[in-house]
Amino acid sequence: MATLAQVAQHAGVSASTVSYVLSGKRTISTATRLRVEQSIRELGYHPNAGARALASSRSNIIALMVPLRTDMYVPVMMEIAVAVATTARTHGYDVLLLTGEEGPDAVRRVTGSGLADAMILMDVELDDERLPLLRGTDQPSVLIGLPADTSGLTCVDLDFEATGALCVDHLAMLGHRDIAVIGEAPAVYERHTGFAERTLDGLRSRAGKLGVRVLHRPCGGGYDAMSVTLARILDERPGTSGFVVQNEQAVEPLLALLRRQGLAVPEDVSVVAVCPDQVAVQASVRLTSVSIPAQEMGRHAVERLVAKLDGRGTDDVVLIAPELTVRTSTGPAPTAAS
Amino acid sequence: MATLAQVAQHAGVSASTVSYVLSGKRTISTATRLRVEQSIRELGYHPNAGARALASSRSNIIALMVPLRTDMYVPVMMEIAVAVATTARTHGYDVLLLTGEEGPDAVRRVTGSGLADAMILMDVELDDERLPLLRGTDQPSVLIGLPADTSGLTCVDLDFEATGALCVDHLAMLGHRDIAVIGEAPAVYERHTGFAERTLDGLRSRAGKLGVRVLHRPCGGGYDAMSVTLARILDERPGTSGFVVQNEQAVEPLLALLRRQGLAVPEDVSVVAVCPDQVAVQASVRLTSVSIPAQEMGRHAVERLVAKLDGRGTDDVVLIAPELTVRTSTGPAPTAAS
DNA sequence: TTGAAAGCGCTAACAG
DNA sequence: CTGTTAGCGCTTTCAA
Repeated sequence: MATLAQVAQHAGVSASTVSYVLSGKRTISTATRLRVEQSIRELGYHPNAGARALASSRSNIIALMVPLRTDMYVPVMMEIAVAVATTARTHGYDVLLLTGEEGPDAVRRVTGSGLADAMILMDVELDDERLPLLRGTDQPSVLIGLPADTSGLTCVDLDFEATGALCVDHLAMLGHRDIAVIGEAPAVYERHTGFAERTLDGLRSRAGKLGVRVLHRPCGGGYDAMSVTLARILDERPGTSGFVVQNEQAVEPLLALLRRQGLAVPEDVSVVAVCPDQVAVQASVRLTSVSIPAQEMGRHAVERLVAKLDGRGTDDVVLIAPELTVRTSTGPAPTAAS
Repeated sequence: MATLAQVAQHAGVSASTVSYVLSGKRTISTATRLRVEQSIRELGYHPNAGARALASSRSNIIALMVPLRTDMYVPVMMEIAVAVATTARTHGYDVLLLTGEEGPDAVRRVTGSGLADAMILMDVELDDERLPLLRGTDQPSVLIGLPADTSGLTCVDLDFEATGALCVDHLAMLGHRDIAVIGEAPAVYERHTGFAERTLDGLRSRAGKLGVRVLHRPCGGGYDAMSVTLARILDERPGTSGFVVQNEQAVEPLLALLRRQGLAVPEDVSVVAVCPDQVAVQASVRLTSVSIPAQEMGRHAVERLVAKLDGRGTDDVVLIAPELTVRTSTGPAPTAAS
């Protein structure tokens, strides 16, 4: 490969001039700039990443740590990852893909080696063991998700509390007084990822204000688990007319089982989902839903990070406001008469 | 951060000794090695990635180019990506995430800058515009997927022809003589990604040999598209008793619509899917399926690549043998009498 | 079994 | 507006 020195020679200028043409950190006369650019093109020059990183102590790489688990929220994760990668590129950064597997060691490795300038962590747990490391380093980072203690950290996430409230608002407005919440698998709650609890908090506190009753049941994906869960709900609260589902795997089973019970959606029962739009529109009933704005979260995270790298930017929490899209799975609560 | 020189000083040896302790490229007396390792630990030393890359012209990074499109086969893509990342780590490599967006430019950039030592391309098209670049460089690469011309390339993919044949074998063995194939969305065929066609080839040639009739219909995801497709199939070939679906988005709609038509699975019609195992077991009927071995493909790709980087390894095509798992969606064809 | 030293290709003072 | 030059931290000959 051609080197900067060769470009300099070819263009009849010094190495630093070429460097400054590349970085734009110095004003260069148009004449020389054009000449240099011409040489760059002719020689097919690409700056060497290693040399650049060494000399500038900047790798122009952002590390993205994704959960190893490929069982939950996969499309969301992927969408975030892709959004991160494309947004990063527009700011001149590449993305290094780390799996959660290595845990805190990966953080140490990346910060220690200067492999990446900054990092984005997904799937953050309430009491994540990587957080102390992040607080203890000057390497900028952004979390996608919300830990219990956000002090000294920058976080981006959907406002799940508002999400819960929004779901209740919508159902209450339609006259539903008994709502069942189908939550994530018990394992998700045990992992203390927080978002499920936050939704529930929002759901409950708004329901309290509006005089709506809420029954919450975690539920693994699949038909069998859903079948048991639904039976218990209808047994315990026969008057349930509204459902909120926050579990991609449970959506289709719920709809199928309701059908089997002779409960029509939205005539007999209404269903609101918290899921990616794609899931909502491809379900067997087009679902009224609060979407999970994966792209926006990825984009936001990168932009926060770049701001920090540029010396702007602060530690804070960005909660994205939820948006509820009404589709055909919700309607007025059936009156007692019917 | 501590530098190699500091470690050397701390341990009372020269820089090169530390370097050799790290790389193992020279025999070091146990005494000094222990001393050096001790110093490394005490100082919390991590080799600087940029310096290492510059001096050795090896970044220890593998680039992974994933499709930008997040509409199709997302879980598979993600699973491959994660498998690539974890496998790469076990070989001492990190993974750089590139989106298809930049196209050939990304290939140029990465090879030119020495950012990565090698690359893996996913979602390869039959006549992919990145291929000439790969052939023209000495940078090792592996494709996941099969282009039209594989000469000079290393490829890893599921053997989709054998997959098609396997599906026909299974259905024919159960007595089905009229099979309908629900394929990918027309857009997939138009993109010339090849795998869909290969499945179809395998399906048809085996069907020809076994005297089975095959009707193929591309189909976008969702209920509406599936509804139209299914109606046309049953209209054209009322005797259809076996279905092969190669389209995650179409699986659940197909099952629901069959149910609505009063066609019981597997009593009246059998369904074989080509999809990840997860989709097969979480569908409303546990599907007999040929699984898409995402992890295995990712792992294979990395291992091929590492072999090349180590000077072993050759250009060739690795087709992974399909495996059909019988679940509850297939059964004997109904006899004419019934 | 170990050291000394010459770069790898680039950036960023410093100097003009 | 441009050139000179001293490193950045590591690898790897060459020499002992």
